[in-house]
Amino acid sequence: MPVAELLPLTDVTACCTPITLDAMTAEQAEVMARTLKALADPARLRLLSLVAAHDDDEACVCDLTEPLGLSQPTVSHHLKILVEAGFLTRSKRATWAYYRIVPGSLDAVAGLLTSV
Amino acid sequence: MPVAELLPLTDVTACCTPITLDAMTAEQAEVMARTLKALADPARLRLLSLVAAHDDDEACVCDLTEPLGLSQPTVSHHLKILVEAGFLTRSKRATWAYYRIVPGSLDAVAGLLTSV
DNA sequence: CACAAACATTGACAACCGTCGATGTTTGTC
DNA sequence: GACAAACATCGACGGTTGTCAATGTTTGTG
Repeated sequence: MPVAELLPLTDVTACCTPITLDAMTAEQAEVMARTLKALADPARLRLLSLVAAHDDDEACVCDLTEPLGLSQPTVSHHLKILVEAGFLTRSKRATWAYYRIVPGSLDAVAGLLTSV
Repeated sequence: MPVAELLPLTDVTACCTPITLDAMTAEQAEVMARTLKALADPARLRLLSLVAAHDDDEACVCDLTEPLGLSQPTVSHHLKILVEAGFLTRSKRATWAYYRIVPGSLDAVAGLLTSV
């Protein structure tokens, strides 16, 4: 029972100040690294980009599988990671699952990297 | 001989537009993911933070080993990754190696995550 | 109720990553 | 030239990660 999994939906801004401001604690670094890890994958970056560029700002899995060139389970896997990291929301309608960018979530991470 | 290692010092800004602007290509995502991967580790985040907060904005390995609680080879390993990703510079004086933040490197990454 | 479609979950496997101890390399000192 | 100090590199090991095929689950349709 790893204690790290008790907070899947982490809000980075609630934890950290900009990285260059002063030395981070081990815990702050842990939370921030988890969030960055969710972004540090080419498939997931393209997923965010595809969802953001899609009409109505939302997309279902079937819209994303083919342009990514990955299998459906793999796409679902990456989407789950992005949802748990707080970058996407999932809303299910009928048999489709629609994913949406969480407004400001990327900007929040950007804010932690920006100096001053 | 993996072709991916031919460009160790990557400049993300030369490759990509902000993530939400329009769909990224596979190559753009690959480069950006490599850069983010360098940041997505608690030890490396703390290293950047420690270097930035240090007097004279530079620090040697001996300054960093103890506050991190990691062995010297491990710290050297992480520093190398940060240098190759373009976040730190290394200048050797006598037997010491001094590391410095590359000005604007973090802001460049932040710019790619910021919308509009 | 049977069936199909859209998606999630599981299990397995190869590749990668973080860590350390041991060793190599360079530089200053006696 | 012998020695020590600071750091890099190497080799090995366990843990994590990305991927897929197979299977499970839910929802709409005939």
